Amino acid sequence: MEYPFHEIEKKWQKIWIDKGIFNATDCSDKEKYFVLSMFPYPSGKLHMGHVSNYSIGDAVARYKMMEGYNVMQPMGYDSFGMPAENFAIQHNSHPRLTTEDNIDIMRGQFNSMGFGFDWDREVSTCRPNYYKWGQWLFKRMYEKGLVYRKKSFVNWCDDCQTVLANEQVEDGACWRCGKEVKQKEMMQWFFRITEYAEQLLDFSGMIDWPERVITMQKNWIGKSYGTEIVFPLEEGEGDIPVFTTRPDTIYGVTFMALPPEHHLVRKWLEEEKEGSDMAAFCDKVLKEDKAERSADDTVKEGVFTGRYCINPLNGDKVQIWVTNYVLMEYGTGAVMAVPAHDQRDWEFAAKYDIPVKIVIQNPEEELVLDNMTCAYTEPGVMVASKQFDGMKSTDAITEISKYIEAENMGKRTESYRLRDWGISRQRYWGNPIPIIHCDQCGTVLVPDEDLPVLLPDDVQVGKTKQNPLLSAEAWLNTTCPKCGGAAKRETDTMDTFVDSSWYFARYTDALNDDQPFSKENADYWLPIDQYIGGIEHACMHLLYARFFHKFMRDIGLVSCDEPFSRLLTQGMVIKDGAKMSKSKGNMVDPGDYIDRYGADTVRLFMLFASPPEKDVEWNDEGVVGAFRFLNRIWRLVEQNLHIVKKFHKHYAEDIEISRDIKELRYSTHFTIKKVNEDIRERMHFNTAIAAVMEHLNNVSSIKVENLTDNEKVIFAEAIAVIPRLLYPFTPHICEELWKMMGGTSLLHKVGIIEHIEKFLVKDEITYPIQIMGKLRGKLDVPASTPIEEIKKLALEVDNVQKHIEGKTVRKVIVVPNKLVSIVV
RNA sequence: GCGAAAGUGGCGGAAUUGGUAGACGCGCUGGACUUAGAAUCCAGUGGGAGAAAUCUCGUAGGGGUUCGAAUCCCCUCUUUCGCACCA
Repeated sequence: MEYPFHEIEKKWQKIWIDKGIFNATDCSDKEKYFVLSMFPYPSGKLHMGHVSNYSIGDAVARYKMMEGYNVMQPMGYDSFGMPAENFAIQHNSHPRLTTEDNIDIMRGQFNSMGFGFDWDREVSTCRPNYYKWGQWLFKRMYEKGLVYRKKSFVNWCDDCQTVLANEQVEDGACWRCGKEVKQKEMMQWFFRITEYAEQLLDFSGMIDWPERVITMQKNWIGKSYGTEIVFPLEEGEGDIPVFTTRPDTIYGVTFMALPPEHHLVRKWLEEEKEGSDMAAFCDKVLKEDKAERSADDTVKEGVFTGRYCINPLNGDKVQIWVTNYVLMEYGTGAVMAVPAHDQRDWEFAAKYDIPVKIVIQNPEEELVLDNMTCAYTEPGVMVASKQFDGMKSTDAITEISKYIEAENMGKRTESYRLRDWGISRQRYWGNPIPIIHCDQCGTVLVPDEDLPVLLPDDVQVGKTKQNPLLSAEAWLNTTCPKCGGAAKRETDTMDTFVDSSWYFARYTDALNDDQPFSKENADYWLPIDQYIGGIEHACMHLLYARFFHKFMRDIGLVSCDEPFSRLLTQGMVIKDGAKMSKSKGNMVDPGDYIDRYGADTVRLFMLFASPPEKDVEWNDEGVVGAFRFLNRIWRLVEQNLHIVKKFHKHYAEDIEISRDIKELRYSTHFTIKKVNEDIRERMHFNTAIAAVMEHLNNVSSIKVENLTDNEKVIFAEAIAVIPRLLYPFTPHICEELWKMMGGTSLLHKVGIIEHIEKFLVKDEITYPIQIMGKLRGKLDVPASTPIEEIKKLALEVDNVQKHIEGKTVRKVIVVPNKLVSIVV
């Protein structure tokens, strides 16, 4: 017989929601705990990744509820964006309709898993009451000078008809559709995230972030210290600033390398005839997409522009080349090339026969130009560098920089790999950018009182190749808020990462119609105590959200510096050794398993199979194992219900207790301690659950018939503890068992159970005995035995005698309560 | 190439600060119950030797520190993840 999980789960899910136990109280006197799991795209189908994520979050939330915190665990939907648009196209409907349908389905699925979400705070990014405040934040950013528009080369996907962030290009292909990405020059809206680069490098506000994620963000931001040096052009107006971390090599510059996107190159191209070598080369390179250009096997190529600039330090004429290996986005978008001391420049110079000049000598072994096979990039002694000759190159970095600054040829500076965040998307299903273009007044912000700029419904989704918003003429044509003349709306919508960069704050005051959220609520709830999400968000979402948070702090919306105190990056769900995905055909539908075994079983398996930060291998037999365990508990309680009801909550006198029962009591309190520690200190639910399983085995081995009344009290306690310990993992069955046992309040109110230390004191200890590190015997002694006595007794053990025969015992080490080690 | 994490039975994984390696679960083997199956219960389960007591090998490989190492140190290998023409 299986336990009636179906009825039980439905029953308790209804009770919890009816009683509103997951509804958090704003600004209460109680201490708050904010648990947040990454909100999903409402696909209409819960998948195992969700189940894993939210099972972890719910375990934390429920445990904190038991501890008496005012817990908020909200849920919402990241519902703008291409997947929702594509979903509607496939179903021949409108994304507004399909999205709301899918949200209803998913809310039902979450409830059927028993996740404790506060539905009063539900957020969906495509609803006007949410995206209104996204537009409002855009405006505040604009006013702060953090928004700008520039013409730039962008990754363009023909198939999706949209611009992609560099991060959204994977191996030269669109991360969503997999089609090849091209380069296109367009006007784009940008957020000046680089303004916050320095602050984003400060991780001191994180209480508990995985080192891995911090390292990834640091690398992503990629700060380096160097010097900006200005090379004037030989002819005509203008100069070329370069950024270098190696100013010590400045006297070895033999050419200047520019990317085809460089503004000087664009200018020279206009001056030249079509079909010149330079034009042909630039065309060719620009057609290749960025990822391909920066792939490590790409051959370095270039064309001489026929122009020169002047090395400001020695007046040398320096050839200017257009190349495919310089990145427009990094530094100043120009490289002073020093073939003798940079491998990339070396390769390029060798290919095009450009001179090489040694300016740093290897102190170990003299460099001779004709014998060199690669660049010398190590530090050394300065040569051919005028007044700096003889200096250590490491010192010359500072000295030359000082000289450059003194002579007004440049300045010391920092450079970041991080680039500004292009947020323009030429798509329909996104948050409209609140901008109006007026022929008279130029770019005008939509006034606050006109927000939100509603996304029009009557557009032809998916029919047109261009942005559908261009076809919504009634919406597109408007009047200028400044001059009242005819004007057009901005048709770009925002990247959905913008929506997800501040949703956490909206949860603190999700229904507020007057502001994004009140300061009072935000100050009470933020920062988030525990955030749980996948590692894939390490560099994008988590960095963007930190940027937004810091911006919101700067305009006085929030007080704390960081949004997420603790971060848990949970592992993926694996099946047959690969990540579950549609393309691999190894998807498992959680719904099937909820129907067959119940939500508690699915949750239990997810948490038991591995620690949360590691991948979970989905295993059908393992699920059955989890189910079996719950059934064993159910039977145990049913069979002994009369004892539990009669004896639980009585006090056991320490008399007439058999050894077995004493051990059972030890097991009870040991398990309580273990479960609490595993959850509080490491969030290792797998070992916490294993401890309860072990305890169940201990309880099961007790013969009930022979127990005295006093012993039955201890036996009843051993059973009654189980639902209280498992509640965060399998809440439904635990509530039911607790009620069966006579419990009158819900388990989160009953609270955490703490162990009693005196029951963990053993009066007899088993010492393993090692001789030269090898286990040779065991010794049972009363706990009070003095160390000298233990030493004596250990040497008398039969098997020990056998092994020390004929040898000299040099030393006997007794580690109290642990072991005895004998050195011979 | 740089950076990070990891490598333990047939499998997922335990071993929190150096102290009985393999908890717990799955799988497998044998048994009980049953007309039979399912379910359940009992026993066993790292390799090798042995009737057993017990011995021996064993945490990717090699070396070291220690009474004692999966754990600490050095070298090598492998895997995963992140970054990478970053000037």
